[in-house]
Amino acid sequence: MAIKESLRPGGRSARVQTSVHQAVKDLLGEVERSELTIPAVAARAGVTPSTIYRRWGTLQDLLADVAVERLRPDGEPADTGSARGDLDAWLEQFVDEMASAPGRAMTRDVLACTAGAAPQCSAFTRRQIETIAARAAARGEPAVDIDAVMDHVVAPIVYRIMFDESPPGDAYRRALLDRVRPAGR
Amino acid sequence: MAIKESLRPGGRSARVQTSVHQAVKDLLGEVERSELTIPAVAARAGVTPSTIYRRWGTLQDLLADVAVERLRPDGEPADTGSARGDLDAWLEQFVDEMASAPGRAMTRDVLACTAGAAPQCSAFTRRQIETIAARAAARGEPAVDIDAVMDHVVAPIVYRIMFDESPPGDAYRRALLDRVRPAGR
DNA sequence: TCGCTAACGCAAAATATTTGCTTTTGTAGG
DNA sequence: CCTACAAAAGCAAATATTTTGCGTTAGCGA
Repeated sequence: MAIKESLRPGGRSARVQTSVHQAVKDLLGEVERSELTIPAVAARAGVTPSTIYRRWGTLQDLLADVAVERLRPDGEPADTGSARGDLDAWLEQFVDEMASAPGRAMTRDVLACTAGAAPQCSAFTRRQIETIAARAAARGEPAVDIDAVMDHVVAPIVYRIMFDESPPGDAYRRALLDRVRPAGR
Repeated sequence: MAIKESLRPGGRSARVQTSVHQAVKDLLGEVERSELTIPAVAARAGVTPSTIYRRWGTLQDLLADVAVERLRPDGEPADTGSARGDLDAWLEQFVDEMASAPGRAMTRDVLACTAGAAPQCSAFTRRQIETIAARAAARGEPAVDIDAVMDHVVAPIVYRIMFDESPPGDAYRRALLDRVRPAGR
């Protein structure tokens, strides 16, 4: 079932959405994944299970909905004065978040959902890089190839995080960046 | 629950495993995903649901188990006479399989499983490339950088398939390959 | 062939999901 | 501000699923 986007924006609906999301976030940190059931979320949120079933359909879709919210960047990437510095700083934080156990779990939730959650997350990432690219252009630096960063920096890192056990280290991260944008530029 | 690896190798256990796997494959092509339940699989396979619950734990783990089997390559990559040709031919088939609706679904199933199914699939891919690399070495061609192929060819393709809607086209695929191994070499 | 025990079957109990109907409450229009 | 409408929530009964205890089957080694 697709996640409903256009529901009543204010009042009770909004309160239910908030309390259900909060309940999921709370329980994710308190109980095992196998105990994270819709009835449990409903009880914690103070709503009836049928409300969640009707609005989100399945636990997977609810988890994906929450994960997308949490993966949404809270602000712009830090401005370090150069494109390389911006990319380096942003990437370090990105890797830390994505490689952490909660980050991996959220990414799994997002991928498991068939209703367009993954493209949304990919778009978040791209937008951050676009911001960095725009800043570089404003400074008169050589253009940042956004697709190259997505394909040859972001993709290998995400692939390794999701398909291998070992998290990418600092050296690996810098090497990828060097490949699309030589150090110091 | 982890997928059990060491169970009695022959006889009834093996028959149950086979019929359950076959039932899953059949149903994947016949019914909607939401109707693909453990009781349905059990009925089709001619076993009781509790057998499946005890052996695989959850539907997700069962689906991942089946998906790993289906994603396992049936043979070695074709020998075209050159590393570039081998990579090109192998990659075309890889993209076709992974970008198809069943391929995407299987990959999702594999990623959703927490019990090491994803590294296994990644290893399948790497091994195919290793075979191509070994052949290239035997021919006296310049070395094939296996990590580079994984990071800069496989990863971007898989990332695009899983995180974007649009499947990677032929031109894109060749461009990635050109980047790690110039055309014709 | 015999004994041991892993794996299966069965059925009851516990949980989770769906569904029809009622009630509450945002929202738009007067 | 009030009223009518409909979306969303609550409630509870019906259904479906998952879990569990226990008896049975059948691989496997001696």
